[in-house]
Amino acid sequence: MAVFALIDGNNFYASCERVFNPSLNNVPIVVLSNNDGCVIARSNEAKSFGIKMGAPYHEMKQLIIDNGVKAFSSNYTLYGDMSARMMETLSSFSPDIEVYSIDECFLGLKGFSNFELTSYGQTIRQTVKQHIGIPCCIGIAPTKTLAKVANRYAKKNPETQGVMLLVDEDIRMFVLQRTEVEDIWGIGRQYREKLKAKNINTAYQLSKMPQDWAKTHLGGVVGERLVLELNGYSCIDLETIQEPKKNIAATRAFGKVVTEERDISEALSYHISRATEKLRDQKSVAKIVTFFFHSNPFSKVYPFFKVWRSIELPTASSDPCKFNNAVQAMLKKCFKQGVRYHKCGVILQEINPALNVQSDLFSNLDTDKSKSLLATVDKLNKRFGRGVMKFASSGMEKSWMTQANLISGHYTTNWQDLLKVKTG
DNA sequence: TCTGGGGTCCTAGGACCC
DNA sequence: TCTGGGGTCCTAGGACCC
Repeated sequence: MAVFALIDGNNFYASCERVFNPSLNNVPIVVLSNNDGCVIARSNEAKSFGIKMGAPYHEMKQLIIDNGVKAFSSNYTLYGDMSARMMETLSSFSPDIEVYSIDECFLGLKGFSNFELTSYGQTIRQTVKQHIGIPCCIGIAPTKTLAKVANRYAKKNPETQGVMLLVDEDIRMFVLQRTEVEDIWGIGRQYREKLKAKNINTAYQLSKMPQDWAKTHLGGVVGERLVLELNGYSCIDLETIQEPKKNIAATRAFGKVVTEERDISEALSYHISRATEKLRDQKSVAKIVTFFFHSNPFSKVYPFFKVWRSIELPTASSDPCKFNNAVQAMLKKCFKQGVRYHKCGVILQEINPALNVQSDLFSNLDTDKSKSLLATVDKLNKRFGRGVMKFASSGMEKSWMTQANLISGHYTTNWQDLLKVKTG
């Protein structure tokens, strides 16, 4: 029988902030999305004040002030680095690890007895807390979907001490009966409504539905697998190898309203260099670049306006200049004056390994010269920080740049931000 | 005034082929 | 009235995830 453990950092971003600022312990905190737009992480105290996940910051502001909640801009440099450290510690507990997201991973656990599994879970938890400083919860079960359920149960019920084992049949049924259908991995808003309408409210009720029914009502094979997994039949394997991305996007809302073509042009150039950097990191090339820019979709005063264009290069590339030349030429043709722009971005598609690029008649392949130039740029930016080397076309002033007014230090990646210990 | 960013997979339906 | 059968490929859109 397969055994999966799902390990998940509690309120991960909020916990990262606390690791380097202990005065935040027991203080309610929230972390905001890019541009300080929405609340995307909350400490338990903040949750208890009714601050909703994903809610606009400006709507929550009063609640935040009234309850003395500390708010932070998101600090992905810090969270990404803390995540890498956590995953490294976790990988010492099993050779089979799937990093599922910035704060979650699945471990394959074979060959332990049930009793050992629970205490092994406790060991994992304590080690992560000791090495990284992040509290986490662990769900252990014969399928990934059940491991998710178990993890959630552990988080909600302190008596579990953060570890829930969901192998025994009676325990499985007991927990499924106490799990709302919308809390299952794979059930989102649409399916929740559909299920509630049919009076299916708990995970247990869903697990009793016939496979065919799940197939017609919950997105085909996806729904079929979901029901099987709830019943303990493992259908979703551990993915221990990180596949290269098939799409790479770089998009951002502007820090303030933008009306000038020049600002859009700079921002697109900036996003192209970010996106192609990710592309080169995974040693890929892309053939298609899509770019867009649009006004504020939430505006009640102005109509929504959006431009969306795709361009296919003659040969796949990872050279930002090639993408940028194509995009800038097209931008000139489709920019519209008199619109209050809110956001823009680029998406790279038709991504393949850099090794098997087909040359064409006119040989538009990336030259060795441009490749070594870009390799040097990447190296410098990695060593000295993003933006040390950049393209002049992405601008110097960057009045359109995203806001991050409440950001904490880059404690683990910047010497200036290293914590100081006071002695004596 | 102020509402994120980055992904995946699956299906249905149309175009097209023999 | 009644208009084959079987296949592939592509795309748009829907659903989900963190």
